Amino acid sequence: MIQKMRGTLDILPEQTPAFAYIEKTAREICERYGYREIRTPTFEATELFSRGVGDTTDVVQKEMYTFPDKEGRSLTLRPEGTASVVRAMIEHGRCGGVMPEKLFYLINCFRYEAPQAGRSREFFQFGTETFGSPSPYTDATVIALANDVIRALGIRDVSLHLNSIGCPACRPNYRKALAEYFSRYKSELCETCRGRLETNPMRILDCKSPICGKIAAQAPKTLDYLCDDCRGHFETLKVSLSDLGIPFEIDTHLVRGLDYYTKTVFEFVCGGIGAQSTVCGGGRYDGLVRQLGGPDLPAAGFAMGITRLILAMEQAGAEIPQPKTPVLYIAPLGEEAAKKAIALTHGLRAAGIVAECDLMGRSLKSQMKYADKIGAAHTLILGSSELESGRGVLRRMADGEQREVDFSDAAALAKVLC
RNA sequence: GUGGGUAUGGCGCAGUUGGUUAGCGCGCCAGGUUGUGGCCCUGGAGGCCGACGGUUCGAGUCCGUUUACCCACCCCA
Repeated sequence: MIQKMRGTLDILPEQTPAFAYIEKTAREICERYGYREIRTPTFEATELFSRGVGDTTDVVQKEMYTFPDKEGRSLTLRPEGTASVVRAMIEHGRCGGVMPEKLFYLINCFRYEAPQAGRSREFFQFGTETFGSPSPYTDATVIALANDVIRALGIRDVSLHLNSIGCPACRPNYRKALAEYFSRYKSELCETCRGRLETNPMRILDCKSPICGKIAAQAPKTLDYLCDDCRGHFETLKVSLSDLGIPFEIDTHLVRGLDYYTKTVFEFVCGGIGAQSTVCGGGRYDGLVRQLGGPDLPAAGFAMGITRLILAMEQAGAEIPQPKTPVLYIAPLGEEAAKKAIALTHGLRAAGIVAECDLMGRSLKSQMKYADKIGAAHTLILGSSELESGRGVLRRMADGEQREVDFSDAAALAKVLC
């Protein structure tokens, strides 16, 4: 047997309603906030991600699905959504359009990682990007939107972690202070962190190794090194979130693994869904548009992992709407009746009724069992006498109550069933 | 890439110190008198016991290799 590729998902009919529900909820809330959907290609030029996400990030260095196409160009299956959206903004001249531009997307992404709970190689994201506004109120609005979606899905035990990692004006000072601090403990740091000392000392902050964590606990905090602009931005954001009634906690060790973030970074974390507990991650990325060849355009966004949302919903015992069950199941007896049943079912469907009839040639008993299994509200048996009279017995499955109905006119029967 | 765990009919599991036709629950299919479901009863279909190679008279059960899945590290959504 040929099996699906490692880390990919078959989403079966039992799981599909959860996905659909999340997508529907996300769409509705986005519309309420004035966001519009954008769809971008599944694969892009590799350079888009190496320049956009960052050359030194793990995502780019070891997790991308990269391959040459037939003409030797290097392509990559998108590992995230932001770079493509920014590329589309620039490519279609939208950076000079009406601002703010508010976009959302529902996409699949690909990262070559070892799968585990809450992580697969092909995964699904819901995300938003907001362009053109440097205001901290935009950050607050973006976070409020994410918060609304998470709440609407019935997810509990989530906490919002918030931090500011500064901007090109103030981050160098911080990095310097951090590098100085950590180099004092160089011999004690883990191997990867010793490397990070040179490349990206901020990443040492969220190293999970106990020793590094202990050292990091006393490390200089980004918040103490912010420039006036960044500090003011962060203060206003905090006040705004409080005004909106959105609780948060400052997490000075929150550093995102993608290079494009500036100022605000945040995560919604949910306990009890495994080691991959970040259900939503995002922040501001004021330099990215320019870095990808566009104008100086501030932006902010987030992405949520849909399968992680499902885990969180399950954990919270949130209800997931199920597909509609049939209002009527028609059980024909014999060939003539089967013909009539097909026609009648078709007529009912045309009238907007969820109706089904036998397609298996089953016995009456089996048909009744089947009607019960698929959750039909009523059944109608079609035998020879019914065919002649055009009248039959409608059985209500919940309590077995029966009454006679005229089924000669599908539209009329549909009214009775409503 | 690195650890640990698991691989037996569709799903969840048993399988004794290696030994006759590999079991159970759920599900599926069909019956339980003639045209009626959910409970109960009966019967049935369905497995080369992940793959490959060894040890042995004989292996689901022992040894080796490999693959897949799960969990964790790393990183992220």
